Amino acid sequence: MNFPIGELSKRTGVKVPTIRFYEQIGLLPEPPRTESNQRRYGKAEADRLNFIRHSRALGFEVEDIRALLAMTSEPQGSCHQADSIARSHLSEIDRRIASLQALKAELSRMIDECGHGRICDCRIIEALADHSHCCTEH
Amino acid sequence: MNFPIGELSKRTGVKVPTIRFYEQIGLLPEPPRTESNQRRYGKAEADRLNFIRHSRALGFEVEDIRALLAMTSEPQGSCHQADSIARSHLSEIDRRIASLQALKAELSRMIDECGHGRICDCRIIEALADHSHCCTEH
DNA sequence: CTTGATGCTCTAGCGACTAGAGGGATTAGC
DNA sequence: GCTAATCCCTCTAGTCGCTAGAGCATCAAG
Repeated sequence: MNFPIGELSKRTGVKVPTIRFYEQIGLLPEPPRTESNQRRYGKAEADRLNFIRHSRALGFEVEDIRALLAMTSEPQGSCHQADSIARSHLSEIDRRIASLQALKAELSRMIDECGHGRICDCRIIEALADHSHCCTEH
Repeated sequence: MNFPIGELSKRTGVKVPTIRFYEQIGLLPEPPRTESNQRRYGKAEADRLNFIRHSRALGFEVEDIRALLAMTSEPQGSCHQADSIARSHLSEIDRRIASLQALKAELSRMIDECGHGRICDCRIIEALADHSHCCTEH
């Protein structure tokens, strides 16, 4: 219940330098220190760090996480803002998926057309050189 | 046929500072300069820059582009390497799409379950706090 | 008491740009 | 010919979310 940073790292799967980095940018509060200046953590910090880790894994940006964490400290407030952060993140993900799928289509087409011959005949190189050959927007 | 950097920028859609940046990292050769030290470009540079721009738009990294550009200067060589760069990029895109789709599923589920009430009842906050509620890997 | 792991702070690097400061050059209109 | 707006130059620093490394102090086990 009063463990050092390496133990917090093991419990959460977040690397030690990353924990210190999160403290530096204010995602984690400054923990108490031992007499010899070492950080000591408890369960609350581990929970908070797990929240951060999971949010990052789901692709939320640090500023979003900051807002989400702020909400957890006002448990009687409305969850409207959390909903809105999550929704806008979801639509961002949708946009990224759509854009990657367009890239994938274009790339696949280029690769399929490649005759595996010489560079001067290569459709990949040619397609890269001339955007007007493309079917989708990018 | 001998135009300044702003004109090159207009022709290619690449911003002026980005063009200078590409020169700095060696993607574009150092162009000749006027007496007053201004860069002057021709069609060859515009073609090369369009190639770079299109490759970036398709998500290729600078190092890949460097390799692809090197091939264009050996037009009799095999296009095997171009094919291999494109294929590995495609599989990277596939991985990213898959990962984003997993995130999307998880996020959608969280949002659907949110009752729009108080934070202390919010499924979004709860799900972020506890990874074990998740269905997919991330 | 030694040794190896762990802890600390601080700085710099990644990728691919972007922004801004502070100056010189060019060009269009009067 | 003059002026003002626009363009161009170099250089430095910032973006995001870490990660790596230097150089040193401390801790736990044998």
